[in-house]
Amino acid sequence: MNIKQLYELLKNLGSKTFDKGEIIINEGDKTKNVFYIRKGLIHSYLINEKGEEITFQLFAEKQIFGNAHAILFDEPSRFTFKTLEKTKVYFTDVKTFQDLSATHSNVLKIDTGIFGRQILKQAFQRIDSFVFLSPEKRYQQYLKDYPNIINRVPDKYIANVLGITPVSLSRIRKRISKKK
Amino acid sequence: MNIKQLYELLKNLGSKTFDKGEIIINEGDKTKNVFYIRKGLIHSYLINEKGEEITFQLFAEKQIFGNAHAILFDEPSRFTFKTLEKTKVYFTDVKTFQDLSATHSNVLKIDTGIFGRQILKQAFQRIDSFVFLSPEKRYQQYLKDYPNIINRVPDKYIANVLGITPVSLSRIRKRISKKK
DNA sequence: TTCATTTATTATCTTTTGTTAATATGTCTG
DNA sequence: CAGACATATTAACAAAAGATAATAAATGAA
Repeated sequence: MNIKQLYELLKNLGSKTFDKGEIIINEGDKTKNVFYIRKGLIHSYLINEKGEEITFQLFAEKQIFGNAHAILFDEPSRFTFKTLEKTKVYFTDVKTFQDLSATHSNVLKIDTGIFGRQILKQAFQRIDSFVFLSPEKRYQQYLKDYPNIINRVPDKYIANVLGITPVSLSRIRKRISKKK
Repeated sequence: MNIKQLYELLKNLGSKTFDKGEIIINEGDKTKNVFYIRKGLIHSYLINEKGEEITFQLFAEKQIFGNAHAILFDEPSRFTFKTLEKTKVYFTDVKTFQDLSATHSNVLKIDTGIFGRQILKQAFQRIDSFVFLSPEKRYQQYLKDYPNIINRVPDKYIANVLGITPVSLSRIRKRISKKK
């Protein structure tokens, strides 16, 4: 991508700061923005049929997130995305990318590249961790992969992400600390 | 996509039939073909540090597969892809798609579209099943989603896909059959 | 078909997890 | 700071899963 294309891209980039607790994407939304987190923390979750809030994913600095169901499948979001801290993001909508791509073919690659690839890479990694690792190992891997997240969110969110109960995570933490 | 573009696409499409037990992609390969299964069954797996074969995924008719690590991240494949039955595939390499996309911009969308999207959709579904479902429910969902696979592969492959042991899957199957 | 090999089931035992509830700790807000 | 609320830990029990081994069933090749 050359300077001119970079300029086109930046010209169309918005920036916004959300207070703690603000909702950026609601369950059911079909908005197609792509967000880059400059500073802050995002909580994506849903409320299940029992009325419980289940965390699906957490995003922090330097991560990209967006309404993947809308962007990739043109479906409404299954999850709500809410800030857990005051959060500054850069964002643009997919349409802008697509318009730009008419004149600058590389730009589309940014779209599918940065967004699609990061999402896919994380998805693969996560499936890996479910197939190949025990819950305990999975937790330790999460600590390694996301050291900037663990101390900023309730453990029960992490438990959901790992597919276990908060009680079980508490026991895992105890077990690990005993081993050392 | 219009007729002319479709023609360009088909002209570059190969077709090949593999015998049962043939390897299509080897662990470590960086080939970037995209395959569509006309008829047959594919087993993607790796050998772990203990020397055990662990199944990562199974693909059957109408599914697309490929060396996702190479295509998306330019990394060597973590998995081996081997036929479990005589298998007929249509395929093309990503380069062909990219060359075509220079003249027909829609074609690139097919590439990232069909491949990226199907892979992503399956990945999301699978993570969902780990986060929201118990192993038993996860098995039942797999039965529903892939009824054309279950009776054609050893149960132990399914167990790996679900992230549980073959012994545990056997017990789950017994539990389910008792309930009915 | 028969024999060897692979796969599935069952059994036994240990470990881990889920569930529920009680207690303790932490956090937030007025 | 106090009180209310959210979160984490612990306990107790039941249910499920992992590990290992023995047995049964199925598969495949000569």
